[in-house]
Amino acid sequence: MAERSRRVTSVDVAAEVGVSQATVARTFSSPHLVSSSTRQKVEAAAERIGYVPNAIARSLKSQRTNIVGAVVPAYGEYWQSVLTAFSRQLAERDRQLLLFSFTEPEQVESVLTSVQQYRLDGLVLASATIGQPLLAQMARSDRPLVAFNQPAASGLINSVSVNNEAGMTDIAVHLANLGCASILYIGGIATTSTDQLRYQGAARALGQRGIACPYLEAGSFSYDGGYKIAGSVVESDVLPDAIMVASDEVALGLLDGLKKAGVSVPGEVLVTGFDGLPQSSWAGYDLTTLVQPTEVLVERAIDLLLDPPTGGKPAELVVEGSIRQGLTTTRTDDHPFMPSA
Amino acid sequence: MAERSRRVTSVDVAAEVGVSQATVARTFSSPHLVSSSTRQKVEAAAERIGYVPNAIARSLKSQRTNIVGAVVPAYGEYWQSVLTAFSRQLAERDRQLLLFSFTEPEQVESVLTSVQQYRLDGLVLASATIGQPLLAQMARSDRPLVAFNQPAASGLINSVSVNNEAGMTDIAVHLANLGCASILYIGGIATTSTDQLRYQGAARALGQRGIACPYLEAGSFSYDGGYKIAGSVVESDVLPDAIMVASDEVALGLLDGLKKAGVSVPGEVLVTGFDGLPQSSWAGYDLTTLVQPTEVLVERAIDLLLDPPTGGKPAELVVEGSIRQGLTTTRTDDHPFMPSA
DNA sequence: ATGAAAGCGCTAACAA
DNA sequence: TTGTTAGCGCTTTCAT
Repeated sequence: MAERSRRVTSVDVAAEVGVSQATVARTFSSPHLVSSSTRQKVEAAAERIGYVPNAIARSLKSQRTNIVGAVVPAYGEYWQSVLTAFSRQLAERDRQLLLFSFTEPEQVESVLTSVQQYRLDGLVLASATIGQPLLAQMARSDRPLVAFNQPAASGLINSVSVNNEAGMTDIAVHLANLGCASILYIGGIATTSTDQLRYQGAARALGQRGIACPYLEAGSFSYDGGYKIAGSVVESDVLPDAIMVASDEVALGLLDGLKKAGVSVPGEVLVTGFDGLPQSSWAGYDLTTLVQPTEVLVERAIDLLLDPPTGGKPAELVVEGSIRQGLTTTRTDDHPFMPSA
Repeated sequence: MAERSRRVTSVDVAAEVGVSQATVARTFSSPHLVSSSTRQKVEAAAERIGYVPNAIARSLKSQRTNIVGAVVPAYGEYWQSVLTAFSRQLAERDRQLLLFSFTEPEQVESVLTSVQQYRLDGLVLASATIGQPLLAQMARSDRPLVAFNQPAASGLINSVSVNNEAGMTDIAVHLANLGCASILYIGGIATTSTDQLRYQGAARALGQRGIACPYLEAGSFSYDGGYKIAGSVVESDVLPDAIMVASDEVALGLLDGLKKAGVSVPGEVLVTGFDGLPQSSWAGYDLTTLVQPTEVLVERAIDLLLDPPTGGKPAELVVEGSIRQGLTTTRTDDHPFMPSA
């Protein structure tokens, strides 16, 4: 039957049909340059002998791969959802996503080295933990780059991010309006710019209203981080009126941790998140959070990669998020808020 | 400053150092073939003028890309977690993951056409909705293939999957041992082989014990599917003792839907899932489920791709999962099970 | 240990 | 519309 024959190339098809190799190539890359009669013959022959154009060869010659790379942490609900969005939107634009994931921040440097070799059409850098030095180095690349939700990169390379500061401010104001007088802030990783901006947004807005906003670090942007830190929260003598958490995943962990400890939300304390993960709107949690417009952010990022603005300073796109109020901050008039003494 | 100079190739490095292009190439692909003195000079020059080997050119010549492709649905918690596992494990083996995601089953065919062009080192097919005809067609590819959790593919191409039937049997037995006398089964998409095998595992085991197991289709393997079908479940006059759900994501939706409807789990009805998603072990749900050994499955799949067994029938690896018991089926002696009349 | 030379399979002038 | 030709940047014999 199908003998394990040699690789089928456009030359084979050309021989089969009796045209030049170039004509075969044109049939697949610029069909409009080929008469419909030859095109049909070529397509038929290709089908018959099992020819499929070789994208590697095409890329070598044309200097375009139709592939966009993404350097993203291997863990975390948020990044998974971002990746999904990138992959889907790229597919709509006939591009593919090449994933470079890493688990430890130290791996980033070697990953970036590996990335460079592929001469991709563009590269998404998405990780709170890529430091400024590395970013500056990457900026020297001749490929389109975009930093995704990585505020530290702004000014160095094109970047797209949600308005972290304004988002947390919105939530802080929301809580203040509810009458919260004592608020605890739980961050993810204090050294990341994302964490810092979000905290600033909260602290500034609350400060203006004379509300203190102590910072507690979960140590990671993970469910476990939130779950474990619930212990520290409960230990303190009095619960705050509300807890603002730096990310949904941490907030979900915190919610479960509090529940385990017998603390009722929103009965005894309010909780808010940030990101707008699908899971946070699941009825079992119904978390009040700042929803990132991920589809829009991703679209902007892809725009920036696929036709980059020429010259000038790096673009810096900041997109506003919007609050989604869930049950975790629900206070009705029937159930007025009682600031703790 | 950095002028937008032409692309830097091994020829440029060769000129800089005063060696042949071949020597430069060897320095990066087979360092042991180059004397350490020249190697150092070459590396220094490369660094200086910003040379990075071109993986596209290398791939064209060597016929290896170091890239593995994956055709996976764009949605679904389960697939996201599988992708993450593939990406991470491939990175450990110095390979990258090229993602081909699709939203509609009809897109699969065109995606597969696109995939073929990249001459990847291997391809993972992961989707319950790739039909047998397409699988048979793909089987003619000269690239290593593996079907991941796609029972319909077994016999056609190398495949790796969890033991769906045995897994559901385990859960069914578990429920029967708890004393459940009436059980409802909620499937995802009835036409998929995954769904069918899981249901068979349940129905057969229960049948042997004289327990009926009606099948209800959620229509998708999604949270929403489960949430919505909770309505149909509650409508019926009497609740079953237990509900076996075909996947965790559907089960989580069902749990929230039931809670919304005022049904208590496990108080009024037991619920089980399948997959072992991280979310299902979150304290807020604590779902009893069959945990797929995803890391092992992925490892086997990668093994099959990276050095495929030669000749013979397609390999068919079936790996056993294990039950994780959560609160959703907790019945203690103090709280004996009371079959409904 | 290093160099010379021949491609890998395609695209893109340029000619005809 | 089609053919000819010259690479894209590397790997890999085969010499030296």
